[in-house]
Amino acid sequence: MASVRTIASELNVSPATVSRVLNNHPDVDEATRERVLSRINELGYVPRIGRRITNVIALAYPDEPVRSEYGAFEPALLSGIMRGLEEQQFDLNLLRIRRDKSPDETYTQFFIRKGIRGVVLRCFRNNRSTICRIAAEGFPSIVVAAEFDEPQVNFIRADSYPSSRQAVEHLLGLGHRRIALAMHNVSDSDHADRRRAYDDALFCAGLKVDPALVMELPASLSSGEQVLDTMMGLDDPATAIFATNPMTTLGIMRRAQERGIDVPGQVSVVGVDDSDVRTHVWPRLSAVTQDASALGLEAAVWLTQTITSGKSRVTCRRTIATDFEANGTSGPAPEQRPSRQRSKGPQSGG
Amino acid sequence: MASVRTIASELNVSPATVSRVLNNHPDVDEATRERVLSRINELGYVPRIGRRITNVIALAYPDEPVRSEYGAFEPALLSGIMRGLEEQQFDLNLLRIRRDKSPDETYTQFFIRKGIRGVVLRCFRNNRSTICRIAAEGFPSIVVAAEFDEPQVNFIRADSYPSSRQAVEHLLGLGHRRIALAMHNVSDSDHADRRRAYDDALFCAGLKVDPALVMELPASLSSGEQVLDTMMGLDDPATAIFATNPMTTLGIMRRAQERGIDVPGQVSVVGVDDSDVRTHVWPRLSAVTQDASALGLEAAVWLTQTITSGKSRVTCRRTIATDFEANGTSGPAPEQRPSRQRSKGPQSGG
DNA sequence: TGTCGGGAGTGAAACAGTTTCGGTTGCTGT
DNA sequence: ACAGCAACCGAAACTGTTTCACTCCCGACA
Repeated sequence: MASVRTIASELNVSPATVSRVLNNHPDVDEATRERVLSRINELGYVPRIGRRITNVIALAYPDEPVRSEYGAFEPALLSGIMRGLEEQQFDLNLLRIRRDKSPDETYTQFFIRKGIRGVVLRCFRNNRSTICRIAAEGFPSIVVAAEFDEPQVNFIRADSYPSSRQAVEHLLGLGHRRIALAMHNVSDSDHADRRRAYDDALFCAGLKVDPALVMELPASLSSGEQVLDTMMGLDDPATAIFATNPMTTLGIMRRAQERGIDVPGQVSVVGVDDSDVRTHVWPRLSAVTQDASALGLEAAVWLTQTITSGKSRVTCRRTIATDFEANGTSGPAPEQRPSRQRSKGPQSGG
Repeated sequence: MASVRTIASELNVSPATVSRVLNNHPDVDEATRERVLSRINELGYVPRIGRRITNVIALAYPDEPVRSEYGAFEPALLSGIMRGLEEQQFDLNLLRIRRDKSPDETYTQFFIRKGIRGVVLRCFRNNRSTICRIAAEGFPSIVVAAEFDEPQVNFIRADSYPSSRQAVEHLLGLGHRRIALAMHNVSDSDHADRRRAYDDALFCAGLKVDPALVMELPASLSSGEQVLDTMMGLDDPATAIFATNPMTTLGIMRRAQERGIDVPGQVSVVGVDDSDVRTHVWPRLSAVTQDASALGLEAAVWLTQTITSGKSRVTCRRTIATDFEANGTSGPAPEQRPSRQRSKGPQSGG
């Protein structure tokens, strides 16, 4: 309904000026720019090509998209989004906000300039404030795999608390009392959930959290190796490790096999899996499984339906469940301290 | 330069008719449609928004995009394409041809309708003819990770022949004489290269190819398991396996570890890796490594430069090198037939 | 046989956004 | 005081798409 010409005549400027504001051209007065932008946000302006409305949404990353450091999460997410776009006929664009957005333009400006009607946002270390600003501007958006207190922010996430707790209780049930926690060193809600699940499960079992058993590290293979070495090198070693991200889990497994440490004979390992990686290795990983593809699908469906229905004021705070899958890397706690280690690899010889 | 109006006046029709042809509206005469389409292809029409030229390219899949069945190839490719788009300021769109393209429209029509100026194509089982038709239409396109004889088709691929041959010769050098080949059952040039490398290396070593040692299967974990079981179950078992795709390789390793077959003590395994998966497991996989990210980068750079420079007639047939990396899964051939298999664990006991 | 109706095909016009060109305004240096 | 320049902005020109109305042709029916 709202076009550059209607907005222009409302504000007593020319369509050219409105277009200039939308495309962030430099020579427009700051006051005029402000007036146009606020009116655009109020009216929910959507760009058109000729008379046709563009049907494109974007998956937006702060910097580099599709990083592999989170395992198979990104491709699974992407695949889910594409499936979610089946119903409404939308296209998907990949966007790097920090690279493409000029610093002096609004997020709404940026997205409209790109011909985007809505955006799926990934939440990383330092872009929570970015996400809040996008939501505050009122541009149709949904965050995937993160939780926000701010009421404007739409998000969909997987609640890994129950499964994480189930995972720790699974280990407790197998007789483990020295259960280590290998955390990703980011403070997002996913990892907070897993931390809380760990704490609660231990508390309910009458155990206290041993700070020596909790490590916070980046999500990487080498972190996993470090975790295993540290935990097995303690005077009172861990008999089980719960790792809250896939790459760390793989690192732990790799290092254990490298050192000839039997999993789950000497130490049980429970990880988190975003797709099917847990089944790619042997032993198959016991893991909290998060369906990243389902997250993408639901996000895409919600976003496109919100856009087409026009009622953009209902906030989305969906949570889907995760599962815990007990496989080959978790077993009964060893009867005594593992003083005898196998022939290969460095000995701690306690 | 060419707009709907110039084309329209050339052909003595109205701009509306040209637009209708471009958007595949039904009610336009077949002869008129033909005339407009051929003129559009001749002039290299590019769609615009207002007066501005759109700068969007697409990564096009025949069906489902971003499948995970080829391991980490797709995400690595995607990441490379995004990096290749840094220089020229292009955006990336993800397209499913078979789903979105109406059967009675040209590929050029389809891409123009989507506002696309060029397309990176993935080549799978049954879409070689599609790719040829796109190239024949003259739409700017480049195929990634495949080889074509047709002179119109631009492609960029990794030539895995030298590294594959190096891999097989590596196994021969370790004393292996019963080397199995686990092929992906698609007839693309990549896998043809690997097959040829296998044949040639054996021939130069004075060995004949034993058909019992060659299997053709889909790329999957279960295929890998099947390969290992078959090859170890032969009267004269294989002492080494060369698997031409990542998932099969992982399946072989998983099954070997499951059965307690020592790798590389009893059987050596050499695989193919599109990213870093070979380092995610233990032992680290000896593998032919293909930099999918570099493929994407080069493809994106070539495509955008071709589009912007306008000289779309130079065909691209680039080949980048692959590497062979000897890691922990390849070792000396066992002295005698492995008649005694251990129950569990990776010990071969010297 | 004449006429009416409807569908196929098309163009003019209206509408969507962007850019170019030129003009106004105001400030600054001489 | 005036020339010059930069900031700002609107009319016009140009892009693509859709709507509406018109023509033409063919078949059905009185």
